[in-house]
Amino acid sequence: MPELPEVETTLRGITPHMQHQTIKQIIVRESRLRWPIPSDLNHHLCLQTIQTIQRRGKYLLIGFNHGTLILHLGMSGRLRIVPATTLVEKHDHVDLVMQNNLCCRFTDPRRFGCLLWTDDAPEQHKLLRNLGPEPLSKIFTANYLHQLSRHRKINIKQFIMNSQIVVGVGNIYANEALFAAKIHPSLSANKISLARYQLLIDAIKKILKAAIKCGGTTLRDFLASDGKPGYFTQSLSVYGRAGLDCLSCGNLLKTKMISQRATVYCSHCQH
DNA sequence: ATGCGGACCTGTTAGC
DNA sequence: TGCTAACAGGTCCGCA
Repeated sequence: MPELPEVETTLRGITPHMQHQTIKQIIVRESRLRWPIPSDLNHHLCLQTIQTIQRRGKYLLIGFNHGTLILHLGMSGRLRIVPATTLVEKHDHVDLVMQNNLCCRFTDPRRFGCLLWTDDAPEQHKLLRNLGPEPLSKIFTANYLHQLSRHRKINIKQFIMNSQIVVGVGNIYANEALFAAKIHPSLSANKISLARYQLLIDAIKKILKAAIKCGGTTLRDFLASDGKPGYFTQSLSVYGRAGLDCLSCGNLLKTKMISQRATVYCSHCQH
């Protein structure tokens, strides 16, 4: 489900309901996520007040005075704000019940997500420590990518999907950005000129911004915290369009697996 | 240091 | 209609 725009949409959806709220109770129905949910979460959070709600890459960070809840939605995770009495359904693993009697409900069928606690500054946490820059920040530039790539033989698609290089670019938006920048997904990162990296940077920023504006992309099951789907789906040029005509030149879009991820591109437009 | 493949899960869909 | 295999938005980890 979630790439950066979906996580950002989730953040914006939950923030008005959760900011400055005090936690009444944590209900953990299933602790076996990617890593086990710490068993002492209630002890950490009970009667504590939420100070900040932020995003770093695809991680959501819920800050308290004495530490931070680190949350990742994985492949199929979702957060919703519902009345605390709302009927529990399958895969509703965790409720953060607040004193306003709303709860933030974490649902994740595949259980690739995680919910962790850290006492320290979250950016020092093992999972966040080595993350690359935010794609929408001013330090994510063509020069940055060009320099980092000089000795990297990996293909450009995996390069930009590597969270140590840049966070938040998942399979959908990697495909879309490479199409927009007219770069073939299999091209070695070290073979790409500074000028072409500028096109790629522009494409990544533009597409992520547009997707955030639309509330993310809904392929099959992404719903924002208020239950609304994302409308960027209608704007996808290549992802999910294998075998259909390229919107730019009319040739048929090709598909191949790169590192077990579906890759769609136009062999006529992308080199 | 870099790159590759496997691992973690369940649900949906395509194909026989 | 029913079974099976392939695939799905992520990313960490161990090994070469």
